[in-house]
Amino acid sequence: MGRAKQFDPEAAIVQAMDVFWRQGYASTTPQGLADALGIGKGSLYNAFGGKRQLYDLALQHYLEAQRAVLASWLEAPGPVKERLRSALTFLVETDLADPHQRGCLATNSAVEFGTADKEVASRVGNLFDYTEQAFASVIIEGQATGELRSDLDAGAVASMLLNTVTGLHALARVDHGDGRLQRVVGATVDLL
Amino acid sequence: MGRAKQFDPEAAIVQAMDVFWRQGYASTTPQGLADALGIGKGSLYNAFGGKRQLYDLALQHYLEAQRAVLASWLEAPGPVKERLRSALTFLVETDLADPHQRGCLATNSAVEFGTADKEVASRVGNLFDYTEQAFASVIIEGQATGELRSDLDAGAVASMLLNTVTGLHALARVDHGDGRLQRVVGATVDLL
DNA sequence: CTTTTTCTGTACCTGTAAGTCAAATAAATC
DNA sequence: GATTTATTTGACTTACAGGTACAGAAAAAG
Repeated sequence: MGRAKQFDPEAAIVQAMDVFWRQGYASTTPQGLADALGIGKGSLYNAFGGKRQLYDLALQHYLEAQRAVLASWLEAPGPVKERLRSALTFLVETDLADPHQRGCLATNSAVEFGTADKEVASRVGNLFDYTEQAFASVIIEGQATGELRSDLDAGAVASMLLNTVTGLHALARVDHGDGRLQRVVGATVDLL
Repeated sequence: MGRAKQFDPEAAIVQAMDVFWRQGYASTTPQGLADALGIGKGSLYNAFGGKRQLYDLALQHYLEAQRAVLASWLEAPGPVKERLRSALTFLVETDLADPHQRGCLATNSAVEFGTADKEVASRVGNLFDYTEQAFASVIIEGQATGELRSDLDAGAVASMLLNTVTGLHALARVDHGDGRLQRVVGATVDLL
């Protein structure tokens, strides 16, 4: 009962996510958010509570989307090494296609907040753990089929690949358009 | 002529660097800087011009120090692979020994500003280029002595190692103290 | 010792970040 | 259609960010 919302909260969260993603948390203002969402500041506070709560929702949305991308990638068919190559290539091309070079909201959040914010660090840490696990299971699969060397610790290689992904997202923020990110992917996969 | 400064500007820049390093640029206030430096806000503006100028000086100081570390590491003796391992291990141990988990100011700046600030992106980009070059020369050395595989593009491996270093600094910001960063170093060097 | 110049501390200023609140508005239920 | 409940708008508030201005202090030059 009562008046219905004049905007779609889910769509608003996606808009807010984009603003935080481009500018970071500290540089984003409630007024800027309200403008981007096309609503008044009062409506924003009524609907979401405040800047920080909206950030939590936006970050959560991003993390869930990333988790879904990872999960779908896990189910992809084909040789393990080529799956890894295409996944990393897709990541790089996505990052480079972004006119704002936003990188990755999870990585950006990790760097901006560090461990100062326990909540953010925990949420982002969960995605990192999940990503590492996803890599590990694929590497184990590759070792079982003989596609990958078996003398390496799959967990350690998984950590390395998580680190590779995080590094790519960070470097994508300041990339010049030289082929650096592509070289990273090429060398990483070639070494496996 | 005139009154001499009551504080050491060089030491003040180092103090300011630490504050920016811990908190990032946007979350740092002039008052907080003045307090950390132990001087009045008026002295800060008189000596450095403003928050942004002081940031430039602090970042420049950091970049020069990093460049010096890299240069000294280039001259180290011993087998290439062990030099790489010890360099990355040193990096990880340094990052993990930091009670504030500041990571790397260059990486933090790249992620915080992205390409929005041309000046910062350019300065940080120079260090990234220099680091990549340093890795490349060491890899070429290793390939020449037969310590490393010669079938790989040295430039691509150098890009990969730069990416590894950047990723380590980013992950160090939210590290839990599980051995993830050490696993990254182990797997990376083992694969070379 | 005086003068000149620079530094220091404090007060002050303007703008805006972040959030609150009351009145107006509109939808759903009876 | 009257009532109830929720949303919207926009004015309002507090606090602080970022910076300026000025008066006083102190060091070097003469």
